[in-house]
Amino acid sequence: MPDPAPRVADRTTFRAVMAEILRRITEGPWGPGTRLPGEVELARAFGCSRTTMNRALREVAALGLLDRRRRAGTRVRTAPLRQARFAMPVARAAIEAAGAAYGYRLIARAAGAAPGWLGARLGLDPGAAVLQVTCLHLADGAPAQLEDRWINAAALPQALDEGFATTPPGEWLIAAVPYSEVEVGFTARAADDRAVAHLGHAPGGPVLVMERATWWRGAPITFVALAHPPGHRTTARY
Amino acid sequence: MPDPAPRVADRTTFRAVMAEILRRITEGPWGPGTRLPGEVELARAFGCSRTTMNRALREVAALGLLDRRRRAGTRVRTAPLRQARFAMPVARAAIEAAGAAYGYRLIARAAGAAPGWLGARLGLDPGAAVLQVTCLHLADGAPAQLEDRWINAAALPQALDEGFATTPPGEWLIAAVPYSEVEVGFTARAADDRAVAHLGHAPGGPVLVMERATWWRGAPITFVALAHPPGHRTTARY
DNA sequence: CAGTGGTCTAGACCACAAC
DNA sequence: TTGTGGTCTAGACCACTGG
Repeated sequence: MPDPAPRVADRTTFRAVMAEILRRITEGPWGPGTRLPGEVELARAFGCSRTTMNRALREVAALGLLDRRRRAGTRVRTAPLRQARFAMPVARAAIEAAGAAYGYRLIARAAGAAPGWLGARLGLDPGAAVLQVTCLHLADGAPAQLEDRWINAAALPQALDEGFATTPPGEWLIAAVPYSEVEVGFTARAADDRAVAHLGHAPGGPVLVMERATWWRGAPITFVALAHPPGHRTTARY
Repeated sequence: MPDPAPRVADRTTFRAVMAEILRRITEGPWGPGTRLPGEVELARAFGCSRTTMNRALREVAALGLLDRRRRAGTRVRTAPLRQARFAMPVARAAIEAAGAAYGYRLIARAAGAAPGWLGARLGLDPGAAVLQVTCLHLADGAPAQLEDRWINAAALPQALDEGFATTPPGEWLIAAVPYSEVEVGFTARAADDRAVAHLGHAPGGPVLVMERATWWRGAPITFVALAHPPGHRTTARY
């Protein structure tokens, strides 16, 4: 384990063990498919407790590089199970994190019946009462996201009393239903009139849309589609 | 803690503790902003060791619901730091996982100089030698992904000897460079001739494109753009 | 400067699954 | 059947940071 001069603690930390395990996987003798020695033996070899070795192996496995199974042992994945993590902040947080001033504009608000596709998507009864809100999130005055949102009125009747003139529905919802089950997806759509008017798309041009459906304890809460300006790219490193 | 009849172990498991913590956050007394008692006190209250309580709290924090800081204590996040995890499997795995037969077709392969945008994207020197491969992934014979890939020839000279007639470049790369650093993103583009010909898009129609750039130890390896058929949607739950 | 989380240790029992 | 990972415990020292 390469460890330069200013070594603070001499105890074998699980992070150091992890780093060495990663090194052995990427460079060292533990190529794809290798079966690693057991935890007990590894702990002895690394000079740490089995608990520490277990934690290190568990974290590396969480990165998707190891496959661990009882009795079968620990194996280096042939095809690493990589996964990208996209942070899903509220619009305001995302915009302010980029150093821009956040702006909000309500475009439309109406109560009505859920369209068929929405019912199918969320598991709503056909024609269920929903509140539909369209609004715009701005970064330094420039349109950043056009939001189309539907809120299940049966689950959140108090939403009908909200005007959403100054508070984005997303922020109101977070306060009303803090933690929910979410399904998120990306798709591409042709720009409609509103995308043209508010986001500056060419008519019919490609629009990146992020969609989120959320439930609380199995009950449908809300569905939102966020359209982005031309050329927008959502990225994540992993 | 609701626990039905066939209770196997009576020991307090960190999963049970976690479940109860989650329950208290979503339903119970620990609303957004609440400061939790310290680990020692919680462990006593739950009848488990501090180690177990620590593990439970750590995992809940990893879900993005708790904010933990030394001295400051553990706090329920006001705006949960939710993040979506997208699995990024190889095309073959994704298609076979959906129960379809995988098919592959090479469309073009050529060595040349890196275009300017690619150099900027990957950090390649302008005009660096790259191998460009275009291919199609099929699910039960139907086009599922149109792949445009560039491989840095300086980093992987042996790629120039590969024909990629039957082996998708992605699979070859996984074997050649098992674990790399990746940046992934989604964007929407207008359908070009190839998207029209191979994916059945209308000319200029919206195409969902997933892009991935990968490095190994800081050196650029490859860039790939995966175009999807009309109406495609990439989803993840969290 | 002191309270809180971060982490290590040694030992133990257990569940699962491959042999 | 039995080896391997999964997890709990009790105790301890430490690092960070908020007051």
